[in-house]
Amino acid sequence: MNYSDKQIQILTTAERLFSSNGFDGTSVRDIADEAGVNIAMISYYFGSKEKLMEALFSRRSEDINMQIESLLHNEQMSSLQKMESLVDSYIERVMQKQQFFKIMMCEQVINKNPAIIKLIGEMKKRNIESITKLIKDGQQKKEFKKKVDVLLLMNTLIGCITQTMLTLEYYQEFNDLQNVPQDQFFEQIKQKLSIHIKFLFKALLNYEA
Amino acid sequence: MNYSDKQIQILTTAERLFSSNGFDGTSVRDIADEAGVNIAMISYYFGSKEKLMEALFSRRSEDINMQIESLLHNEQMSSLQKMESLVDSYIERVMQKQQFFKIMMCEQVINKNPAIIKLIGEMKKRNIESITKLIKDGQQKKEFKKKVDVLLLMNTLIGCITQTMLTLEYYQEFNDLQNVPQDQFFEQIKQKLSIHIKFLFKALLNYEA
Amino acid sequence: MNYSDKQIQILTTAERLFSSNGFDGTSVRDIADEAGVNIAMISYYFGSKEKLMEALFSRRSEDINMQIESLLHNEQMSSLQKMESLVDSYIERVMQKQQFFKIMMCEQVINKNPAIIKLIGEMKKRNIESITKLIKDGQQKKEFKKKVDVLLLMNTLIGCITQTMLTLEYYQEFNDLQNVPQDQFFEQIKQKLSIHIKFLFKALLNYEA
Amino acid sequence: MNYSDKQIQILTTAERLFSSNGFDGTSVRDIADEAGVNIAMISYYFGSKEKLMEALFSRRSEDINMQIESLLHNEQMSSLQKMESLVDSYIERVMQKQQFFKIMMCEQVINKNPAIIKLIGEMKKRNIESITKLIKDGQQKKEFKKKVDVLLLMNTLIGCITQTMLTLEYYQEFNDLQNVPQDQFFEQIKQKLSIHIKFLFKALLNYEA
DNA sequence: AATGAATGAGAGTTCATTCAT
DNA sequence: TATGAATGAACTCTCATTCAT
Repeated sequence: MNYSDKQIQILTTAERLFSSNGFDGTSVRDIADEAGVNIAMISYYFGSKEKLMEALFSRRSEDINMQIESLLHNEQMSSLQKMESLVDSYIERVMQKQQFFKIMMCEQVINKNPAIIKLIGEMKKRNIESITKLIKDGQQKKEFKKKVDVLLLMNTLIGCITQTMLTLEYYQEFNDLQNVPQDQFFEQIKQKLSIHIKFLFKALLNYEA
Repeated sequence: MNYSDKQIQILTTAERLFSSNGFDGTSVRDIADEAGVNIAMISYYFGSKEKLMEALFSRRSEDINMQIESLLHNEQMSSLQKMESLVDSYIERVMQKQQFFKIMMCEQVINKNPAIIKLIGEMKKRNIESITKLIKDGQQKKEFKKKVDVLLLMNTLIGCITQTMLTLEYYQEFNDLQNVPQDQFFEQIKQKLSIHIKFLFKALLNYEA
Repeated sequence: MNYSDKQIQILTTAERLFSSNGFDGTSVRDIADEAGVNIAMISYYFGSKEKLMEALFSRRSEDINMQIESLLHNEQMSSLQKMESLVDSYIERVMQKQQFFKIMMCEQVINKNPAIIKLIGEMKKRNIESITKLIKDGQQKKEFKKKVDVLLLMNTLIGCITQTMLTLEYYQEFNDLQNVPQDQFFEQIKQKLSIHIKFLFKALLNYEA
Repeated sequence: MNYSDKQIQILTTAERLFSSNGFDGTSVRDIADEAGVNIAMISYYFGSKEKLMEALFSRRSEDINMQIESLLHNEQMSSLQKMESLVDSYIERVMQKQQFFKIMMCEQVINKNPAIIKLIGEMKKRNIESITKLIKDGQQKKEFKKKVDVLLLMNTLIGCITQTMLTLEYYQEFNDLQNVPQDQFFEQIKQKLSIHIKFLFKALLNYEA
């Protein structure tokens, strides 16, 4: 999709508002006001509030899917390296697009818009396929142990990151990091998460129970 | 709080609808209709839609807090046993109260009602305190390793469980379990989760990186 | 009518609330709460909110009518004395029952409840008759001039008093009497009004234009 | 303020309904229905029912204040002439805007909307100032006597007119004028009032008690 | 292509009253 | 006689969307 500046302005504002007030808690009037456009523009450009949400989802999920593709085709890395690279990539994506991942999380719960459900399903399916393939490769190369539950592994990855994203404030407060600039804090938390999850993955992929 | 049958009927219906449509996506009319009560009863009993949500939260968080308390006072278990027991307890709670945990997840994102924010904060604080204490005990008894990041450990626990809860359908489909009765499927997934998370925790609490 | 303590409590509270919030701006719940009785009592005792208003009106207008009757039958006073006595009596009544007169003023404007309209009409008719008779007597005794517009005279009396009642705060502020105790301030204003209106009446009843 | 036709239609309807049913006794639905506009237009144009009332008040009080200003700057009249002109002007205004003055009277009693209270206060203050100035001028020119209570004079003016306005029906009935066309009746009553109040004012401003 | 005006539908809440006890 | 529980109706206001321009 090729969006005009105004359309991108709307999408960006919608993402921000949806992520902090929820879809039903955000009115198109709010979006239009904050985006500095006429209310009618939203229906005019996107058709409806729901379609706006779908456009927003399409835009982000395209981004995300492209990143995954490129990652796995790097032939020079070992399976574990690929997996670790995927972990970092995922951490990076979630932390960079926090707003979108918050929206996605809520949409997974609410589950009302079929188009969104479909998009999420496709993302998830593609994720599962990629990781399954990666793990099978690793198993063939004896890098990974035989029995790996791909879904639980994925849920551990995604759950741990999103849960951390949801509780960033607590982390900041608990570790007395309130005065650290946000950029720096984000870098710190990304590194912590990276080490933590890689450690978990090594256990899941190598150690026998 | 002592609620009448009708009040419980309202709370139960609200929990179901909030969990599947979100707070803003559920109208008090919907709740009243499905609960089979007059629409005015909701304001009459709870004061407002927001207060209804708060009542719902109070009720569940009381439940949950009580469960945690009782668990940690069992003196006959080792620290690891306690931790594992806590894991199972958490899995059980989330799977049993899926609706409530979905609501809580969305509320953590949306973050609008101060009373709810406070309740969630208190639950989280209590969780952190309990687990911190448990881990310190384990470290004193040399059962656990020195360096443990309590928050990341908690996020792993909670994130993994909730993420699994959110994707139960995918799990069912992926593992061809569509024909298994729901009860049985839930038991299976709880066991899988239990083993998985206990394995992770053993790694986190014992193995050096 | 013989009212029980509770009924009087309700009537008194209703008078206070109606006078400061208007009839439609006061809910029976407010009245019941402030009167310390069950909500259902109001319908139970008085039939409805409207009937309560009517009861309130009946009660006060009986009071007021009785006062007028007794006044005019005093045979020892001159016509002017009687008229001046009536002025003072009216000032006293309005200042003592400010709440009721405020309600009555609004009801005269709003004019919706037929029973109230009738009561007000009767009060007014009785007033007009009494004053007409008084003036005719005075004219026969050559105390008063020939041409007197009874209604304008009455409107001057009532209008001046009620307008003053409505603007007591301004009077207090304008004359720097904010620190005078209310009782004392009321006495002062009653005396001012008395002198003022008697002066006007003397002009209206004696001086030729 | 520049209002569109529809807005003026709403304001006019609201004025009529507020004056005959009171603010709380009038629903926005009633106004919208009778004004022939969609119910949502009222919030759309004025923000809320309260704001509509405020707009109505602002509009009328601007009118009224302008009239007063222009009056007092006529240098060719004597003080008494000015005062009499002011009396006529006031009678004219009240009789022409009966609905608004009824609303204002009730609002003075009910006293709930701060914006309205402020507007009324300002009108009153301006009135007092103008009349005070006028009287002082007259006193300097020896046209008026020394001791004049400005507030009681104003209350007599306003009270007498408004009380007459409130009881027009009685006046009509009492003087057997039911068959006189309304326009003609209004002219008659205005003349009566004019003579009556001017007579009172001459007494108040000239005769010693 | 873009928009201010306008709208029907539905939101949460409060209302006066009634009913079973 | 007295009342807590309950209710249908009506309230004000906001919603996403449409339409004429």
